[in-house]
Amino acid sequence: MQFFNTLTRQQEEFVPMEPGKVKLYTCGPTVHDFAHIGNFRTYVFEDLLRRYLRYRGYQVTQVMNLTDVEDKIIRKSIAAGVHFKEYTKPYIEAFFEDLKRLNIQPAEHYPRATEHVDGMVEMIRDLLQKGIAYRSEDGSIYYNITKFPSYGQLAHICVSELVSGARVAQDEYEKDSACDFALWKAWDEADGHVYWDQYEDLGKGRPGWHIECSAMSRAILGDSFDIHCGGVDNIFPHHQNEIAQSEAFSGKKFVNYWLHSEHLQVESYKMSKSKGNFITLRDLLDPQGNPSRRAYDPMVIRFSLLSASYGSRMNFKYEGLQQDEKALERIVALLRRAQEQTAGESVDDLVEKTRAEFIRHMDNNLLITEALAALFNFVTDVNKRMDAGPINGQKVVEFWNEIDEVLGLNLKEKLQTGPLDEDIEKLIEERQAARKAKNFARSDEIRNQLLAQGIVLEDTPQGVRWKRSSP
RNA sequence: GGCGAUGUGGCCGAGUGGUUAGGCAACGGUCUGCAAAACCGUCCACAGCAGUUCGAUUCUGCUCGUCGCCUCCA
Repeated sequence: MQFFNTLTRQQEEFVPMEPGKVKLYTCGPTVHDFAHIGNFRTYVFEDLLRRYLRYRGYQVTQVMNLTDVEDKIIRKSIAAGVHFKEYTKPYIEAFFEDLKRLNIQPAEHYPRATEHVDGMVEMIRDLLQKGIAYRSEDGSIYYNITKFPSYGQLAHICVSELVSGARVAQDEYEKDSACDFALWKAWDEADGHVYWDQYEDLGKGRPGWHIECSAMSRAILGDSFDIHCGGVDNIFPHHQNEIAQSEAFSGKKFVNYWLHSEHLQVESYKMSKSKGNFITLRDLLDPQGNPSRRAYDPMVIRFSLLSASYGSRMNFKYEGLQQDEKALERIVALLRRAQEQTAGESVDDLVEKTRAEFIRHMDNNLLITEALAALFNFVTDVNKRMDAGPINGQKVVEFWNEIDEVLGLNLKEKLQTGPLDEDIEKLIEERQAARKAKNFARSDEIRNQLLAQGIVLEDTPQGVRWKRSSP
C-alpha cells in the first residue's frame, strides 16, 4: 500500500510502526458553526482511508479532535451573550449527526481541546524550560521557530523569505518574529469569560490553537504515530507548528505519513459566505436549502465526495450530484436483479478479478476513480452474464457488501424496499390483470398513479419489480 | 505584493515525445404493448500563444484562468 506523503512529496510504501496496527490522527472541526461540504470532503476522505486500512486487515486507532475554544468561538459566544461551552454545544451535536448521515464511521476518540489543557500546559512548560518558548511583554508565550532548524520543511517554505513577504506588519505583534506562534495567549478584555487561571506560572489566559493537536495526539496515540490527515490549508502553519512543538518536546519523530486532502470548490470558485456559494450538508438535505430546490440522498452526497480523488481539487456542482445519483442507481439495480437469482452460473471469476483490481488501485494512494471503474465493469459483466441465464446472485450481493465496507454507501439498505401498503399491492395486481387483458390504458394509468406516490414499476420476464424513486 | 500549486473531451480521471486509456453522465439503437432495467453503439480531449523536434497533450518560454499559503480556516 502506498500513500503520497506531504513531508517528502513522494508516494511511499506504507509501513506502520507496529505491524498490523495504524495510529491515525485526523484534524477535526472547529465547532463555531455547521460544517460545510468542503469540511465533509475531508472527513469522507479520512473515513475512506480508515475503512480501507481496516479492509486490508489493519487495526485502526483514529483520533479526531474537536476544537471547542478558539478566537471565532470566543468572539461569537460573547456576541451571543452565552458561555462558550453553551455556544458550541449545538454545533457539536450537529456535527455528530452529520457524520452519521454520511455514514462516516466513528473514530475511536473524539478529544476536545478544553479537556486537554493540562496536557498542553505540560508541553508549554517544557518548551519554556528548554528555552524554545519565550514570554512576551503582554504575558503571552510564543514558540521561537529559529530554535527548530527544519521549520518550514513540511510546506517547503523558506522561513526568511516568508517573513519578508508577509503582508501583516510585524510591529502589530508582541513576538520576536512574525512567524513565531502563540502557545499561550494572555487574557485580555476581548476574551471575556474565556480563560484559565489555575496555572500560576503561565498566568491567566488560554492555550494557542496549534498546541491542542500536539497535546491530544500525544495523550492518546503517544509521541509518535503513523498517519496524520487534514485539509491542505492546514499544512502551513498548523501542521508545521505541531511538528515543531511535538518534536521539540519529545525529541522523537512526530508523524511518519502526512496525508492532505485538497479543497472542494463550488462551481469552480472557492466556497465562501460572501460569494453566496457556501453549502452545508443540511442545505443539500433540505429542498429549500439549495438552488436546485430538491433534497439529495446523503449517500449520493457521500458518493460524490468520495468519487473524486482526494489529492486534487474537486469542483462541486449540483449537476454532478444528479449524475452521481444515476451512477449509484445503476449499482443498486444490479444488486436488486442479482438478489432475485439464487442458483445458477458462478460469478466467482468476476468477483476475484474485480477484487484484485479494486485492491490494486486502492493500494495506489487510494486511486478511487480506477477502483470504481473496476466496480462498474463488474456491473456490466454480471449483467451480461444474467442476460445469458441465471447466476448465483447471492455471491454478487455478498461481494458488494464486502466492498461496501470500504465505500460505506449502505447499498444493503437500498435493497430493503420494505413491505408495500395493501392498496398498493392491490393496484399492482389489478395492473397485472389489465396487462394480461391488454388493457394498456388502465395499466399505464396505474403505473403513473404509483409513480406519483414514489413507486417505480418495472416489468421483467420474471414478473413485476418495484422500487422507490429517489427523493 | 511575496512564495507555491494547478489547468486533459459534459464530469471524474490515467498516461505517453509518434499507436483508441478507463469509468460515469448524455445521446442513438436493440429489447419491451409502451416504459423501466439491461445490452450494443456514438461522443476522438489534453487552457492559449510561440519555440525545440521529422513529429508534442507529453520538453522550453510567455500569457491567461483557478486555487493555496503568507492572519483564523477541511
